[in-house]
Amino acid sequence: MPELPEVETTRRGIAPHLLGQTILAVTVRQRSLRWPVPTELNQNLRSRSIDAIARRGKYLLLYISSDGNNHSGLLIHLGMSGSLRIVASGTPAARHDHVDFLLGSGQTLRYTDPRRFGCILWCDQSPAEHPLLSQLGPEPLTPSFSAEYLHRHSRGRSTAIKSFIMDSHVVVGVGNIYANEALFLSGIHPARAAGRISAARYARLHGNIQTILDSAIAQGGTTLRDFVGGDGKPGYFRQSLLVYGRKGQSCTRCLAILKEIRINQRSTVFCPTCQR
DNA sequence: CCCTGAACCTGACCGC
DNA sequence: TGCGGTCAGGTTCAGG
Repeated sequence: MPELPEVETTRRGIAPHLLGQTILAVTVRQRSLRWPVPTELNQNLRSRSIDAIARRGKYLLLYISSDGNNHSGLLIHLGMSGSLRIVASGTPAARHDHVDFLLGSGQTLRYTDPRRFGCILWCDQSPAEHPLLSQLGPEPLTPSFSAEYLHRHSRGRSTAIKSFIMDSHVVVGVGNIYANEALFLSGIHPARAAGRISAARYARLHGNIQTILDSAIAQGGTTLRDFVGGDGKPGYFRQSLLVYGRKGQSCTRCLAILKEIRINQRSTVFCPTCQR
């Protein structure tokens, strides 16, 4: 389900129910996710409390209190189809409800993931120190991500601009939906070589990536199929999508028929007139 | 270093 | 109704 706006929507939805809560028990029904859910999860988490929940790219970082001054925690990714939500403890588990965190409040944090591309990893140290995060590019909504940065890092790169902005080493959090949208807003053909785009066009692209992610977060993310935030509400950004999922329909700007191509096995929809 | 394609897995949908 | 093929919001890894 999730790109950055959906993950952030999830974080904001569940955070108020988690902060300061004690974890009474962890139930793992299915441990074969992207990587195995650690067997010592229940032992490590029992009677500990949740200090904070942060996000890095599409990863969620759960900070767990510890006796000393060293942090520990969880690193969670929702993969393609994962979700985290708060349910009343005792709510019967459905088919793909793989992990439950029973909280002192009488609520349960429930991890659901039909395709099991996500992960739940235990971190002895701060989850921010996990190797999976060490190679990630800047957060798109912070000043470390700039038009100049994009332009500089793209020099000499022959890969398609869409692949380039979806590369987490370049910038985190831009998935297939918002990559399509940002390129449309910027008038850039998604297959154009990243190294052959001017600084001026990168300035527009940078701005549009930030705008699209900001407004998607403001609307609670994009709900496709059954995404809901941690508070159970669907996202409303879907109605704002201008190209994603609109193959064969007309461009909102010039009325040409939107085309679909494949870039790195991902569906890519664009306007052949507006995007060059 | 850079780029491409395969792999992980289930479910929904479409055409026959 | 059933069956096979295709596609789906992500990321890592192997190989050229």
